[in-house]
Amino acid sequence: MSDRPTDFRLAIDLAILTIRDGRLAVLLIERGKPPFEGRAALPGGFVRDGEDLDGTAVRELSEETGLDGRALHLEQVRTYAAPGRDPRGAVASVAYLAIAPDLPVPVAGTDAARARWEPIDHERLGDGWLAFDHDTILRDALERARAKLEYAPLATAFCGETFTIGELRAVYEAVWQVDLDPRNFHRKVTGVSGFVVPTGERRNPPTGRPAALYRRGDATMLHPAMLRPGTARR
Amino acid sequence: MSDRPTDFRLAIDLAILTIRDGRLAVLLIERGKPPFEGRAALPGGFVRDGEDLDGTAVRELSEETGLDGRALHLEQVRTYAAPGRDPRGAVASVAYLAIAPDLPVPVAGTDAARARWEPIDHERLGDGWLAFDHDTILRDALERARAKLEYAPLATAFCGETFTIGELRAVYEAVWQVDLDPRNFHRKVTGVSGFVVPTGERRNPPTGRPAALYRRGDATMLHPAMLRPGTARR
DNA sequence: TGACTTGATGTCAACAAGACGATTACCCGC
DNA sequence: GCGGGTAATCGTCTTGTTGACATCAAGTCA
Repeated sequence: MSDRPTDFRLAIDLAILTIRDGRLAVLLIERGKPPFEGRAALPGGFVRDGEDLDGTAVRELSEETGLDGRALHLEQVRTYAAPGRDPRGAVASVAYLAIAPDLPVPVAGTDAARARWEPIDHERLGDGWLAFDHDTILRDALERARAKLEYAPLATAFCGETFTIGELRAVYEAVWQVDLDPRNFHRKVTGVSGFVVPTGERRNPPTGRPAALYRRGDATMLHPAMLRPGTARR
Repeated sequence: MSDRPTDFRLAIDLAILTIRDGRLAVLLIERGKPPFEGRAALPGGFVRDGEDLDGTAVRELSEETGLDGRALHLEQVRTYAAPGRDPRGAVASVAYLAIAPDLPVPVAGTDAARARWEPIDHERLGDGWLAFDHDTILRDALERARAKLEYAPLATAFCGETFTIGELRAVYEAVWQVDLDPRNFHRKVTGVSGFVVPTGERRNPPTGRPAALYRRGDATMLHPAMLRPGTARR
């Protein structure tokens, strides 16, 4: 190990999550050039002169996927800089978690042609599913999302402007990979102050009773929290 | 803004917390050279060739304070890279949170002469107390510590090998800046499985009844969690 | 010995959570 | 139009957790 500081290229990588067909999906791109050509990877790119990290994340989100980062939930997760993590040399990567509603498809954009939603394959994740150390990055981002569903109104970021309690429950079930009791969930969500507010409208589902529509409330923290079940207490 | 990627120098900064005289304190150094010469700052330094971030954090912890990072709780918090945050140019900084028991004093080391424990001044924090953007970094690290006390056995990292329930309570009170009911706290802590285990020993305080000594348990998460009070529920 | 201080255990009421019964309001096919 | 299927919504019961607070225990000190 040298005694001198190293110069790094600084990149950001995006773990963009959504729910599609009731399953948790991540936006992946197919790498068009080496290293890892043809492999699936998280979208991302280098920080430019005069840009801050959030700015880079918003720009890459738009360039690579056509999504508008200012409308999405976007938060920094952590930074990866292990020697050798990028074959091109000293590249540090700042991971971001983004949450998007179920959009029809990655909107066409500059490089968006290579982008696609992919259901998260928990089997292959951690086993070389993605290029670089993106398995690790995605796993950490997922854990952040799972944890934050408990105490922040993050789940509404997966939904459209208005949503039903059932849709919100589907978010929790997809992200946590558990089944939740619809009745208890309904009681809990509507009991948390400022989480959701009824719009007065209703929506007719393909089957079953019409559901009341809700809009995201102004709470930034959930009280009481929506605790994950199964997190066994002895 | 240029279209090209920038090269960054990559640094880590350490927010090292402890409890002294029942108050939360942070380890600061006095800067010996520009920029911000003579000002108080968080200890830190540049990532070297072949080093990973955790390694840099451990090395700087030892060099600047004489503390052994492998024995302390140490975790990455987040990364700061806003343009202009460092007058020397493009420097990205990865913030780390470290938790230390109340050690007599920053042990003498290479640069440790300039290091000192300083009670956290919540008034001046955020108002240019520290050099660079270290006010922000410290604030974010503090918030991480506060939040993590709820669901992780982090509080024991502030204590020595063995500790009393009262000492543990003092940690929560200092970090959260609240008063806790000793009786309810005792019940809660001893009710969380794997948080603390009794050693069978007792310790005689300067005054009052002797307290049972405990050791950190093997839990990595707390169930049920030690929720912050005052986080009002309606 | 009694005053004082801190630790440890207990009680009670309010509240939150899991399990699950029952009712409501749509669609569909006959 | 009617019954079956499905999902939303409301209610009940039991158990566990929380906050407020009384009480007792076991040391030090004057």
